[in-house]
Amino acid sequence: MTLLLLLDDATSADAVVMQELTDEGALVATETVLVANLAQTVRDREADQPRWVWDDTSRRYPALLDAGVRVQRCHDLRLCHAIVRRSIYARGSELAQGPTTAWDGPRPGAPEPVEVSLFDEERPQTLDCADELRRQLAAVAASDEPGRLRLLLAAESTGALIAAEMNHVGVPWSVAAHDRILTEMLGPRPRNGRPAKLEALAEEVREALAQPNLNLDSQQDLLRGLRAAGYDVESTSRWEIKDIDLPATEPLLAYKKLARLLSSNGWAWMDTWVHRGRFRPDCVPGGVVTGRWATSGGGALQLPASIRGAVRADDGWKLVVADAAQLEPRVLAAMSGDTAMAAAGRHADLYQGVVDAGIVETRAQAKVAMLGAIYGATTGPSAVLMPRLTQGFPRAVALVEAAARAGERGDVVATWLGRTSPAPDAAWRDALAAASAEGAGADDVRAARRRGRDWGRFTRNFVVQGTAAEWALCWMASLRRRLREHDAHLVFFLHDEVMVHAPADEADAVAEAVREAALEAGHLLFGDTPVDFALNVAVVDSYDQAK
DNA sequence: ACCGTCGGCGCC
DNA sequence: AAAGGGCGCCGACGGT
Repeated sequence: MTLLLLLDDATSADAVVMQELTDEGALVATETVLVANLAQTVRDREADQPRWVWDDTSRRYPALLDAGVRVQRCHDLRLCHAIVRRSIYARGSELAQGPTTAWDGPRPGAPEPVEVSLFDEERPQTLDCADELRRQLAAVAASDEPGRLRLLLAAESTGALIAAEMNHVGVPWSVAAHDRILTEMLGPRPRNGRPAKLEALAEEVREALAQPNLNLDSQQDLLRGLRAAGYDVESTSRWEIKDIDLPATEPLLAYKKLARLLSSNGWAWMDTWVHRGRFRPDCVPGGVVTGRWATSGGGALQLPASIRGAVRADDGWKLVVADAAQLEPRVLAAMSGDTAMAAAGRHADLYQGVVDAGIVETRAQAKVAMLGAIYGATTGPSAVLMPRLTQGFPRAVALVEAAARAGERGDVVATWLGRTSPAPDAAWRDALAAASAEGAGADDVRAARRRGRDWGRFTRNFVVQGTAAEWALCWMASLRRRLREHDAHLVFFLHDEVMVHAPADEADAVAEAVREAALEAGHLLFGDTPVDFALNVAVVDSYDQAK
């Protein structure tokens, strides 16, 4: 496959350099392209199905999209650097062992955390893309698992393309529907002050507590007020208040719910984030240590169920919404090779499969036990069920337990494809050292144990959450390729869920493509695993109609 | 006026 | 004795 590297022209801001490279990154040909002609050049070259190599997809690709050009494949040097440098599979490589470079820095365009030095020679060196690519390719080729790393780098890079494309097209959003929802729940949009229903609830709470001046938006004020009225609470949080049976409870919970809606996704949010019928969050691939995406701005990963009715397909279009059912348990079953758990996962509802296998009595128990195993619950109903889970699914439980033990020791762990957890920081190591030193105090020992357990829960979850993120990336990449045959766009992605905006007469075909892509993702990652990756797929007019 | 931290809560 | 992973965002708060 041809690699085409795009980089800045050191001599001109109006031009870029395009280098043709071999699979190993050796230079074949160089040409200079005027920025004004770049989109057309990329469009022409795309016919050969090259892999475009560049420093940063979020920097290079948006302009191409604006010009109406899409590319099939890329290699995002910044994202791939982060993976390769840390991966246990490429530990011995030059790239992993070398000093920190500008490639380890934050995303360009992100807020600059460090002050720029006054001395030019101390500034980060200009990024040498060709050299970096060769180091990455060499590190992967010499690694313990070149196949897995290659798949991971390709998936991560395609994720970067998809994120840029999603940022480009936006989520179809009906301001009218959003306003109807807000008006229904809160009362009409006020010119100033609080919406009527919110104010009425606040008044109700103040009356029930017999405190006419209470400011509900101040935690301190509210905590004092609750205590003065006889509520024995430690905080003002929902989980603590909800079980108390007093007149103020119900209106207070209702107030909290609505106040949250207003501040997070109210009219101000709508004015800020929705323009010309599209919500444009800034998707950040690789933004989470586990490999999940993050978003910056708009809170796109937390769209509350109550306003999902505002996500509406255009006239004549549909939303194809699909989510993977119990993705993390299925991923755990596949990566641990636990055949009993995989058998439970052949049920469309894995939790019901666990019940049918006789491990627990109810679906609710199955769910809490499974999530407890993945998150590291050590108390409560979840912990009580752990012995039964261990007996029923020994290999799956052993995998997460091993990851937890590794974290407790301060070791790193890796996902199925080799994304590797960060090492604990200096404070963590210091605490561990202090506890094992001669004459360590009981407090030191306790503190170190707690840190150890905390980090163990992180690494336990890392291997499963991170591998689930890899499955999801492969799913999306496969789906994106299949969507080339349609006039349809991926518009939203949420960990284990995708949304495609599709012409109505293509929606069923798109739904089928979504299912085929899930099958392909399972095989790409795990070969002929017995685990089924079940989906819920819905073709709807608005997001609230899914599920 | 601005900035960082924290409680609280939305999503998976 | 207590012991649930990963995020982003908002307003309040306390400091300067």
